[in-house]
Amino acid sequence: MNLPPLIQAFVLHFGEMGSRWGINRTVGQVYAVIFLANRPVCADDLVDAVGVARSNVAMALKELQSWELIRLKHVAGERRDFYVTLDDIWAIVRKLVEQRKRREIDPTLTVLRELLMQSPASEEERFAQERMQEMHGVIELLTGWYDDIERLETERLVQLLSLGAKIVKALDWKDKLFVAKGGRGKSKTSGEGDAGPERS
Amino acid sequence: MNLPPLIQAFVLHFGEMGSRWGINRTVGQVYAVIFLANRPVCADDLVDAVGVARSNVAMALKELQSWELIRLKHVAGERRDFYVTLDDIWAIVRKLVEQRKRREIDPTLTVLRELLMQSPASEEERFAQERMQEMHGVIELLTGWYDDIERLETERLVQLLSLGAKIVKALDWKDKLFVAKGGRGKSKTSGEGDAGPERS
DNA sequence: CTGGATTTTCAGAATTTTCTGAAATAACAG
DNA sequence: CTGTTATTTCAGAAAATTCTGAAAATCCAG
Repeated sequence: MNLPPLIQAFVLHFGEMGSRWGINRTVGQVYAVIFLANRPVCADDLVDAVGVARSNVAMALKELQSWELIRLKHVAGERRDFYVTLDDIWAIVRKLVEQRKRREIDPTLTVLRELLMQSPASEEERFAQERMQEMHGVIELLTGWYDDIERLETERLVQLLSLGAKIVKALDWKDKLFVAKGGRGKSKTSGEGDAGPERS
Repeated sequence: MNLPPLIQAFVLHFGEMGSRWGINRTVGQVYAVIFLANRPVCADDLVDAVGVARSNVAMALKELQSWELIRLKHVAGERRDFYVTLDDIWAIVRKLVEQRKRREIDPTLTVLRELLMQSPASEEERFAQERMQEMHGVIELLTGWYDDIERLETERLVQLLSLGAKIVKALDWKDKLFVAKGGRGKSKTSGEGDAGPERS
């Protein structure tokens, strides 16, 4: 491994975290190098920077492309493939959430829907299905909320995040003017419902 | 493995997903069994249900306790240890987010803070540090937002999630009455700032 | 104490994942 | 075409993780 100390420290950390994040060490390190580079990076650079076999770098690049976290970027006068990360940090966050949702949540949602269609054959199964229903409801609520939020432009998103829990104060305050008219949640207070169709 | 078909299907799915979720198959299956059970579950039950060695069950239980996803629950007239999951599904979600944040984000935040203290020794390092700064900023914003949100009671949280992006409409609308008075984010519009102290 | 029931620990086996080096394939300039 | 450069594939090696069975430790009733 052949990198300036500051960069190397970050790259090594990403390697260590890799397994916790569901990628492997090499994938983590390769991503870190590309993320920190101020120019497109090619496989040779990565072999040099990370110090693993070229074939391993190739695998890592394939994996990162399957996550859509890196893109090919051709460099003038070069035959080799060069890569860059998504330019905007918020685009990266959105992609990460999207992909992890796809890999870690969607399959379970599918299974839950299947199993909730079946009729329980015993009290034991009936109770189990009740639990599955709870889980399904929570996942639907959370992913539905995110589907809504992800469509916001970044500026708006940052605004919302900056507000934090103050948003609730805002809601309180609104409730004082517009008395509850119902909504899609279970609670008795909600928005006035003029901002688009209900979710499924 | 010895379970009713509906339950078995769910348990097997949790086992398969385990590796994507950063736990192993047995831990996933053991959790699923306890989650779906309508009574506290002991190690013997789990050996029977999941069909792995008792020692493996013991490891899985330890792991799940380290996540604080299961609790010991003594059963009248039994010497053996029985376990239950957190009762409320929202408590489970909160715990999951808390733990994954602790394991997957906090270590990186620490490293970022360390590396951002150092002075870059080259243009390459200066640029890298800029990227680290972006990453640090995003993580702080997201985790700060969550710290705020997690304090809400569940009813309020569900209300907020149900609103989805409508919340933004509400903000728009508020802005029309109260012209921007600043806030903690970068954006020019924010809450009225009467909901507690600013975050660091 | 003692003895049985239960849980925990841990060394090594089994399995899975990651990594390598070599060969195959592809891309392209001349 | 042909030769060179670059990328991909893949079988097996290496490493890491998971799992087991046996032994040790713990717990508790009598």
